[in-house]
Amino acid sequence: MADQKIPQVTAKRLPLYYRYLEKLHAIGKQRVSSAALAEALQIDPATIRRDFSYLGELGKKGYGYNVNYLLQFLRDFLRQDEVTNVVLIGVGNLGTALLRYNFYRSHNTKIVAGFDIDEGKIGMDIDGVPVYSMNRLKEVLELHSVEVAILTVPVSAAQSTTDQLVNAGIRGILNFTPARLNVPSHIRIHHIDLTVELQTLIYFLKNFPTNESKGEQNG
Amino acid sequence: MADQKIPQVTAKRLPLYYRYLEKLHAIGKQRVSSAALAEALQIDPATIRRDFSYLGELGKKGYGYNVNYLLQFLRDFLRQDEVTNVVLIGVGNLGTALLRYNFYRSHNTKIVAGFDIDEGKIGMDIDGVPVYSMNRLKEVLELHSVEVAILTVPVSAAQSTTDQLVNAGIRGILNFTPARLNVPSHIRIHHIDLTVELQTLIYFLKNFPTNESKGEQNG
DNA sequence: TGCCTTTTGTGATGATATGCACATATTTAT
DNA sequence: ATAAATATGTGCATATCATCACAAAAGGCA
Repeated sequence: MADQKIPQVTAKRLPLYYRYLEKLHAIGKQRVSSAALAEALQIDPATIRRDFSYLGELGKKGYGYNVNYLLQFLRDFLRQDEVTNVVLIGVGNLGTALLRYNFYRSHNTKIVAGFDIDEGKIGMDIDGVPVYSMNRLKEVLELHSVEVAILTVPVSAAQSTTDQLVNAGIRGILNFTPARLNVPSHIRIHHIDLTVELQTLIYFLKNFPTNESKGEQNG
Repeated sequence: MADQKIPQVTAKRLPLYYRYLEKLHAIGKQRVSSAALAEALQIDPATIRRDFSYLGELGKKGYGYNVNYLLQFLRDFLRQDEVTNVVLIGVGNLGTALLRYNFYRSHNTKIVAGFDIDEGKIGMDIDGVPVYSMNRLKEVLELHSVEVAILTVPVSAAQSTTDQLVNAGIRGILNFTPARLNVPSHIRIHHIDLTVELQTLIYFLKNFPTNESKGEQNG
């Protein structure tokens, strides 16, 4: 298995490929070329071929890629057949929206519980997801074998909540707060900083009115 | 002005610096070193110094950076005193959450209007933000000099909505849909793909249990 | 004052990612 | 069967970032 050393950027593009291949499969497409993928996904065809080449020789010269085969390969590689349970901490506006976002339907990632400290929210059921008190954190994580948390608490509570998560055995955090979280080195954190994304977009618009620098297409 | 060629990554870190300097200012700190910033923001001190060096020689050897001076400099550079008006298209769960997120209070970015095609939503007022019909798009954009839109429509409507935005004169789009939008080259798009972020985090957890590769800290 | 400490700004190097360009293999058409 | 068309996989050049390491400058203390 060529599993060993996929570049970070490639790992982030694989779900994109997967999603598009699903679409192709759905409409009955049998084959696809890197050029066609490139057109649809707005990624350079050479980059796409290189990405796939990390996983093995998945295509055939003069033909392209077999949609079914590639789809199945990526499904295995990305372990799309395993459901991954996650929890969400902080059932505010954004938290509630994400609970309702339903990652599950399309991506085998399931939010199995929400947590909050607001008594008024504890006990609620949001689109089938129960909201618990924080002191049931460890219990629920163990029950559902949860290793990943989505953090949507106010920034003031971010670090203390993170400490609780680490304590309860979490391994990955998707952090929507602007706080830079302090965690042991074995914990993985991905930040999504909505304000920074918006500010950066505005910065580039104001300073480079014409789009001369192609610029990355992701947060 | 050294305004010319700031690396993309630097531009994304500047708001982080700005935010932290505000905090330092608030607690009365007069000076700060790159090492201290590094500790707080979890960014290598050399990277921080290099970032600032793109803007000029803002520090003093043996002393560090003057908090007030640096804060003011960044405020000007990032034009934090100008309010930027933006609109949001698609007042669903996520859209509503973002409307309520209140970028304005802390970051001089103001969502002045929401748009939707749902008759039931048109005319609503969400935390002071009015929701309009899509056919008033151009009018409202012009009224408030809006150049940036946040796109939170269902993926099926993403491209057609984008076409309308482009037509109405928008220049930047913060795209929360998984669609790869097709736009003229002078339009700038930043993607925030929540599903990919979550999937990528999970991928790394499953495949690199120990955090041997430091990994980037942002979407 | 003079010396030691601190800390910047940056040259140099290394790491990571992109995309060109082409040899090579396969398909498709005649 | 043969030629033309297609499209992969990858060597290589280029671009972009991160970080080391250190000279130079300024602060701070005795």
